[in-house]
Amino acid sequence: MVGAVSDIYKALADPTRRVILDELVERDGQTLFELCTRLTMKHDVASSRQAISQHLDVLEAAGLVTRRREGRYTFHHLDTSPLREVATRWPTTP
Amino acid sequence: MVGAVSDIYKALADPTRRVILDELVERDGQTLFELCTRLTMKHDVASSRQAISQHLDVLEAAGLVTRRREGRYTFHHLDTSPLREVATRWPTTP
DNA sequence: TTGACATGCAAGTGACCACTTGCCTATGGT
DNA sequence: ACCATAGGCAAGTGGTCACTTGCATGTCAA
Repeated sequence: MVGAVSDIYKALADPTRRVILDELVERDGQTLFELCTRLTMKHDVASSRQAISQHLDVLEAAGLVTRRREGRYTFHHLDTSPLREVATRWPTTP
Repeated sequence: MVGAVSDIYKALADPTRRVILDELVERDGQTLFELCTRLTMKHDVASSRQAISQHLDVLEAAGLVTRRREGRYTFHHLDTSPLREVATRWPTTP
């Protein structure tokens, strides 16, 4: 089930979720704990594990993040293709 | 005063505001009443005048809309340049 | 000037959102 | 088997947001 268009903008509305996308650009396929520690260390984000997990739920609903379960680890992968709608909806003269 | 980066994403989070941007792309420099009627007619948006006005406040704070007062009319103009941050922040392979 | 028109301002309300809290499931090492 | 690790599920809470309501301001035409 792919996310609706509205879910993309809703996902981008939160600053913590935008930093998560930044972090996944820098290093794709991180686990939840990896993301938590790296967000705290490098991006000064002080959010709990559950908070980050719920943010990842929103990002997954928007189609921006896919989850891959492997043993007791869940790896998170970035998919920026839904962002093309944002980039092309309104004309920006480059 | 130019809006913060976070204001751009907040402005795009609401579907009515996104339709307002669509409408201003189609016809720039509209008044509040023009926007209200055209949003109702063409985009099936049923929002009051005050609601639209407040949406325009948010868009103005994000730097996406500028206001030009002339007599008793206030014309609204679109500025898509803040959207470049959204288009370039995360890499999208075209 | 008088009244209709176009808009602005501000307090109040209901819904949604981010976050917490507490508990549960499952995997893997020793 | 035991226990620590990695993660999931769900109810509750405070704050923010969109919208309404009511009134005020300013502009133009007759």
